[in-house]
Amino acid sequence: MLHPLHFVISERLRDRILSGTYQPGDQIPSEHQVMAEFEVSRITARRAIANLAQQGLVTVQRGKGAFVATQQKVVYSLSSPLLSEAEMARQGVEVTVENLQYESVTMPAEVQKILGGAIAYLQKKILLFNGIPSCVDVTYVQPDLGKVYARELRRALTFSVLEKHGISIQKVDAVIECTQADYETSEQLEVPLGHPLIVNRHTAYSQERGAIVHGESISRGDRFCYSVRIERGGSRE
Amino acid sequence: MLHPLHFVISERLRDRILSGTYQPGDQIPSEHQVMAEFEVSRITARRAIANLAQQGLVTVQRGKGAFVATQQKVVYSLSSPLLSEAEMARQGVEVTVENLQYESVTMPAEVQKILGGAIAYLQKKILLFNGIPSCVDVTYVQPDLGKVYARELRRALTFSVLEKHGISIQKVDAVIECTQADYETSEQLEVPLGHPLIVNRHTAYSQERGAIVHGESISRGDRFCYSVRIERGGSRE
DNA sequence: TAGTGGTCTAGACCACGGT
DNA sequence: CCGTGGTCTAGACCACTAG
Repeated sequence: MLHPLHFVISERLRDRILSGTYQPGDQIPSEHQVMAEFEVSRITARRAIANLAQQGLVTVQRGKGAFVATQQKVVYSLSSPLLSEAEMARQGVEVTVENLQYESVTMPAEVQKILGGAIAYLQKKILLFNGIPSCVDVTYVQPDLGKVYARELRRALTFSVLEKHGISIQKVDAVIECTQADYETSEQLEVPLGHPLIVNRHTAYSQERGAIVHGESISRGDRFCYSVRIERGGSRE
Repeated sequence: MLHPLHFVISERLRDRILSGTYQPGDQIPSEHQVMAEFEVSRITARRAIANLAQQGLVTVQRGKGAFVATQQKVVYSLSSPLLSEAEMARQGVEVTVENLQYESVTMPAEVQKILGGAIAYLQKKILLFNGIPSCVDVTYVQPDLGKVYARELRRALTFSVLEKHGISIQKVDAVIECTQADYETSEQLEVPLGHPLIVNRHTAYSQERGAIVHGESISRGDRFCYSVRIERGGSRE
């Protein structure tokens, strides 16, 4: 047997999706129908459909069925305008912030090296885009800033608040990576365990103060992406 | 039942991994052992272990067992030095290129809009890092460049070749996103179906010629990440 | 040969969604 | 109510890895 049965079946279904036999939003055959059409047991039929879900081609809904995915990714621009309400509004996305945690803590050792000192404000929030939980943001903020702007930071995007008060971000170091949802994140973003996530681990610096913010933003990988424009001055580093 | 059995078990095993009971590289209990310890059927034990694999916590090897993952990600710098052999060497990574396809083709409509014209050289290659297939690169190159440097482009990184010949990249637009492996990619990168991938869809511009290269680099999401440094001139766009 | 994971079957019960 | 997907069982055969 060259390929397992469940795989052969999922490829057949995949072809129908890509060729448009099943349009985005359409329901694909139920487990029962797959069992009948390909003459396999339910476990094999389930497995075939699970393969499609794992490739992000369909989303399954208990009690209803499996439906062809239909998605347009929202773009985070990493260049000039850092993630802001205005930038998201331009893409037709309304941002609301749900605060999970906001308190003064002693930072883990890695973060102490970056921000300096031992104490910082730790904020955890969930960003809802058009009401949909889309991003988990965990950020450490320098203690003086975290204290002064506490009320606003709880309710809005970190960089928007800082820039509004004249604290301009001069440089940002960012690492973009992808991971898979663990239990906590899968609950927060309402995705299955292991769902692909796109993570932006960032440190922001201001001219006068040095590193002022360090944190990570975790978003659904199937709905978001980052764009960057790199201009080269002709010089080589 | 608050949580399914397979989930409860995978969380128990997960705790042991995170707490260090099972060290990176260690073998975790076999399906048979999980069946005995938690008194469940094999399918449930398998499912529990599959949950861990899906979170990237373990890798399973047929005939051997499941082992705690141990990974350090390689960093692609998106800033000044574009992906180059020299930059990778600095991280202790030796790059070799396996050419899959190199030929003159008519571009799909979206790509025609970017590069202009109708014809380009299409190159597909697999990049091996220290001998491990790590990145699938699909790139369209302006026809005159693709023709002149054909031999070299087959065997080295695109940007290295161009810069070596004095064609300097002046600007790059990039979008970083994550996807899940389909069958073709899973074969090429030797990962399971649905494995998380990190994709860099990029367009490079030279001063004189405008857009000269457009393509995407698809890498294993568990082994690679992108870093960017954003400097702001103080101006607002 | 013994142990491991990979695939598959038949059959059961539960929970959710719409009629 | 029926159809959907979610979980679970017991048992079978195959393929790979090791000693």
